[in-house]
Amino acid sequence: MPADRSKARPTTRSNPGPAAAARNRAALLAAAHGIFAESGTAAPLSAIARRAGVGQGSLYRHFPDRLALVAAVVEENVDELETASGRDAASLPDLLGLVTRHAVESVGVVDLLVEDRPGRMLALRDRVEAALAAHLDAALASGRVPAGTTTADVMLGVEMVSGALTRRPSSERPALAARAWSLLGIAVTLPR
Amino acid sequence: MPADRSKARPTTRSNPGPAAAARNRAALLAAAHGIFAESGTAAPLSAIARRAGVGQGSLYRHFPDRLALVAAVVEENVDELETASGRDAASLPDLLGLVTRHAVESVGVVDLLVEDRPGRMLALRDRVEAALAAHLDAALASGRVPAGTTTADVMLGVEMVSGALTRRPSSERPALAARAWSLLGIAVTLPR
Amino acid sequence: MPADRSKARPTTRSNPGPAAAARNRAALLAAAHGIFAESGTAAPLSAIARRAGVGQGSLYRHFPDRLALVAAVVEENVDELETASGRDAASLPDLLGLVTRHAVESVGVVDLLVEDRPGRMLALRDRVEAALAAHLDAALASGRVPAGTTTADVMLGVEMVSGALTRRPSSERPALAARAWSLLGIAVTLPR
Amino acid sequence: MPADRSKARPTTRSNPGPAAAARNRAALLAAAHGIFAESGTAAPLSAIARRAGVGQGSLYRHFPDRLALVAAVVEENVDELETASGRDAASLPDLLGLVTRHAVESVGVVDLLVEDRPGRMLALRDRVEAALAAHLDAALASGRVPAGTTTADVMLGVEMVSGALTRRPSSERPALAARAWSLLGIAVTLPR
DNA sequence: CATGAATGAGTATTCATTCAT
DNA sequence: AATGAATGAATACTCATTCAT
Repeated sequence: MPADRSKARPTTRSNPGPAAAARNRAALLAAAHGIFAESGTAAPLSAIARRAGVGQGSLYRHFPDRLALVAAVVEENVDELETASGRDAASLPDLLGLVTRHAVESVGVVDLLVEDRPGRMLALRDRVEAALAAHLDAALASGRVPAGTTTADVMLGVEMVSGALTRRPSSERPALAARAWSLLGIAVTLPR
Repeated sequence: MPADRSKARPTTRSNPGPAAAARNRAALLAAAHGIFAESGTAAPLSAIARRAGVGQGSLYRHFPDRLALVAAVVEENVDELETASGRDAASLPDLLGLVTRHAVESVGVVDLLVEDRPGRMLALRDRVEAALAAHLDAALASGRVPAGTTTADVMLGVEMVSGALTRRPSSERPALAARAWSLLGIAVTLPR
Repeated sequence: MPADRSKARPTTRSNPGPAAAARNRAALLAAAHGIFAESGTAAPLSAIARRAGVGQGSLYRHFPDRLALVAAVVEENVDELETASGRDAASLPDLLGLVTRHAVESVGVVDLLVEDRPGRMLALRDRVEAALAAHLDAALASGRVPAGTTTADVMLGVEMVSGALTRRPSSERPALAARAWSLLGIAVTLPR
Repeated sequence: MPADRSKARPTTRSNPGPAAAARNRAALLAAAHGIFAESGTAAPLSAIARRAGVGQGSLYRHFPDRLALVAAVVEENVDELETASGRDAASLPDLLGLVTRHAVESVGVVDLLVEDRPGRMLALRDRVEAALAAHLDAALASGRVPAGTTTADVMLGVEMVSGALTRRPSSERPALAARAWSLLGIAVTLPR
């Protein structure tokens, strides 16, 4: 009785391979960015997996808990900030503009910088602080920030502006952010 | 096709009677104030009923939805603010100090002033604005706020300060609030 | 302002895995059939999940709302009817006998054919109508139904008989159904 | 120190008196009739008390449980039927027309005649049966009902027609009822 | 590794019923 | 008696997390 070859699996079935992992991770990040912006960081994780076109299990493989996902989204912003900070022409107003854009675009992301529950966010916060601090002296020298402003003040300013945006509809945010920075007497180059 | 509740479902015990109504309402408000401060306005309503020592049903009778409860808590603050605003010796720094104390004491309360979903909050916001506006001229005259400051600016300042406090532990809030107001160049008489 | 479900809420035990999917769906249908027959279609969904030995969540995954579950149960009956209608020897009395058995066996199932709230039921009703209509001419020819009987009349007859059974105990139903059909002058071959 | 007469209660406060009791009972019945017709007999009792403008407690005083209320509503119908039955000119078609009107007007009322849970309904059912039976012979004699029709058949017919109406929108009910009776070969004088 | 179903604890919400006033 | 608030059990529904395939 010969083996039934008609049941042999052709293995044509695409093998996801390691490439899929990276693709999934990216898709999850993008989905999380969007969902967080639309519904806040308390949105159902299942919605993120769905939008990413990925199984729930994969979401958990890449991001063991909600904060890991939030942190990853924030980290994208921080990476971008550091890159900008490293550019020759970088200035504090530019960087604050970038930070503000992040706050405007996705509620609860920059603004989680403040969260310090398990400390993962703190490291990100420190990186933001360093990126901004590098340009504070120049800004003081050129009068773009009030004399006596410290790095801590700049960070507090970021939190104040972000905090004021949080519960406002997206449409109002850009104007509100501009006014908020001007109340602080800090020059900011808002994108666009 | 709702659930069939026609089967008998007797109550287990005790029924203080309607005399408890006012007491219950007050207990619910106090409980909500505390729980909101501790856990944010998304805390389980059941926790509030429990802390108030009141049945779930009573909570819903007094406050048909979560926002009604939040609004009632905020309204307590607004009432206090209006009372303070009406006093002879009232000044903007005093009133802002009061608003700040509310923000310091209970996360997500003053800071919900901004919520405008069903409009109930907007009315409260307007009352706050009026209470503060009444003293803005005097504050401008005495230089306690920067020249050119408008009522809208003051409100934005309140939101900025509240927003910055929101995600900070209570212990840091008073100092943070003081610093935040000083960055805005607005004099505030913080309580205590 | 939804509940904050961000806190960990681990599952307690056991997880058969997706292999259980088909089995679960079938178990839910069987449980629903029984519970609906015993307690009507307003019975607690939790009872159905319990009898099926399935978590609440699985019930909701398979049947997003109560009507979906009712419709699925009814659809089983309709499938059976169509199959019967397709058989060579099929006749209207046989088919009405089958419909009557369904009405006798499970309160509120055939009788929901009439529900037209969201329209899902209407499609099922149309299928029943078509299955019966296919055999009406033969029945008219052989005098098994009164001359002049239309398809709509047959459907109304089904509803009348079902309606009369609804609030009667199961034991009385077969005899009652037989009498009811005879009042209508329509021959029905009752099973058994 | 003289007694403080300013606190004397003027007793102008209306004394409900015993008249109120009857008025309340009537209001509850009317409200129940309407609510049952609109939402079925499983509607919240609180809605009935509210529409009657009466406290929950009063509802319970007059009608200790839901079935008592349903029975009272049905009894109104039965009273009307008996009165009609006693009239000289009464005929079975007229009486069935009246019963049909009741079924058309309020879902779940005539149709609860069948409910026999605690037996209270049974007595009402018997009264209906007697009222109709008194005119069956005349109807048989005049050929308004098929030869051989028994009282039980008439009752079953009532249940069939009512059952068919139950889940239909009010607008369709009159036409449907007429057709249903004609399928049964029973003459009915529909009101209006 | 990915998938997606299963699970069940947690929350919101609704009423039937009681009872102090 | 009438009132209407209080009560809490029951039910619906959601989602974080696990795990068989």
